[in-house]
Amino acid sequence: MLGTGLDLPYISRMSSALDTRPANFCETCAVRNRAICADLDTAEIAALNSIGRRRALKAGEQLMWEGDEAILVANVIDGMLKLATHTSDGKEQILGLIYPADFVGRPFGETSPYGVEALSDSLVCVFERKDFERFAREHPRLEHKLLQRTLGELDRTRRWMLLLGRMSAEQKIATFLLELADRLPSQTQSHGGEGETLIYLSLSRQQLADVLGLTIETVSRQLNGLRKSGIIEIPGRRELRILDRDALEARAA
Amino acid sequence: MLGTGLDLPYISRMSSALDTRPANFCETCAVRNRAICADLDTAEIAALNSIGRRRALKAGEQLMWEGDEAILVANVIDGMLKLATHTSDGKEQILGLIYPADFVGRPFGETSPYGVEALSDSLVCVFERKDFERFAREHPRLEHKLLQRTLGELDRTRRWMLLLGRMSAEQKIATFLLELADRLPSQTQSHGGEGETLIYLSLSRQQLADVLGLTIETVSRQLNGLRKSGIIEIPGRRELRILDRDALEARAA
DNA sequence: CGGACAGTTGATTCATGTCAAATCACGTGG
DNA sequence: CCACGTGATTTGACATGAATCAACTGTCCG
Repeated sequence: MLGTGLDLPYISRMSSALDTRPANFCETCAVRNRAICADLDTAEIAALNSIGRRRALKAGEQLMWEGDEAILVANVIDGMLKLATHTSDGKEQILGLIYPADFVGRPFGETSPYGVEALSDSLVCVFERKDFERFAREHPRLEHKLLQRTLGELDRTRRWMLLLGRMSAEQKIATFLLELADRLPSQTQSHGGEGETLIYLSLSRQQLADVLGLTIETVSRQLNGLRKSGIIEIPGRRELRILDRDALEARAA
Repeated sequence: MLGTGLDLPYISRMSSALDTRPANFCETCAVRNRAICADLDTAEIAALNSIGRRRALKAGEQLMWEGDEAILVANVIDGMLKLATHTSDGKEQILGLIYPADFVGRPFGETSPYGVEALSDSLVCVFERKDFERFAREHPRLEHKLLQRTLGELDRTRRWMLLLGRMSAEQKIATFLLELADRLPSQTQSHGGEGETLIYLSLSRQQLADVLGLTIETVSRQLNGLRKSGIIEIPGRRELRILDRDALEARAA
């Protein structure tokens, strides 16, 4: 379908002549139909593909640093990342969690107002910011997608403000668990009447605390409170099963 | 520069065949060069002008309701508005303050995730959301501006998360006063060596509390604490003078 | 003059933070 | 396979900042 050129090897800007990377990564991309590149046509995809490259990140690896020049932007293909800032006295606040198909980075901006770090091993599709911006300006369809995604992100971020500003620790935890259950590809087994959901947590207790504006001790206590009430189960440090979704929703208020 | 019509009275779209609506309100618009319409050319401006109308809002008047269908979007020409949501138990959280040249509303969305209310008497330029969307899709330059503004708003919103999640009451108040001093057209008189800034507050104590995720009593105490420390002066309920900006910055941490 | 409402102030409570210690989970090397 | 060490998590005791509850004081406006 794609005519000439596409089967030629892609040469990355750094690589040697031996680099024989396949022409079009996007074709087989897991988020092809959900990311901002979704409604580009084949030729556009090819062009975009030629300015981007894939990059694997280990859990804990930093993709961008708070305050640094914003050089990159990226689409997340797989994994989970966090955006975070710090107060001057070193407390961290996680500003958002990034899931597959989400876009990260600050196009049309000089410096990155937050750091970006992989929470689990991840795969991203990165672009030089300048390249991406040029491409975006030439392709209004892409910019439109980006706008839509940004507007959605803004809505979600604002909802989080309500959580941070006005909810109790218990409400915060309950709300967050429900959001995780919705956004993660979590396993739901309906047995009996209730649907039980198993969540794999990519976040440590500390990171949970940093998302919710709490301390690690409070997170631990609230979680175990919910466990003792029979609302959740904690089979392992990084696993969590929702036993009674209704009760959890009630606590989310 | 735009010839005829500018001196004719404005007649809304509901009007009769006698409608001799002036071609271009935008020409004289106070935010002409700062709002998202800034870099449209004359013809585009005229087209945009034809689908928008001006509307004056009294302080306290609601422009959109939380959860309602998102029918309108608007540019703010003058005044100050708030975006707000509520918890199920009725506590309010202000999600953002809107200043002149800012854009409000949720294009490409079905319902408005927050309410919009004027804090002071305001003047806005409203569009039917559908009309605006159509126009935006046909004018990538406008969409680009909107994208830029949305990205900026997202950055600001995320900075607010740090305040809500991790700052003490005193830090919140100090940070907010500094932000007001920067964003408001406030009067600065440098006398002696220090620059003193007079801020007119469009917000009641309750609204201040709702921005910062505090209670009204805490706001009052913190404000009077700063006053007793000689950092600010409170000449009237709605006025506030920053006497010692450095000290305020220190408290904002 | 007399509400009525916004803001202040004080006393008290309570949720969450802080500090400290115990426990757990897991990888390493013997 | 097990003891050990290390870092993560839990648990407990206690401190404290901010919320809550309750007067009180302005101030504006009829």
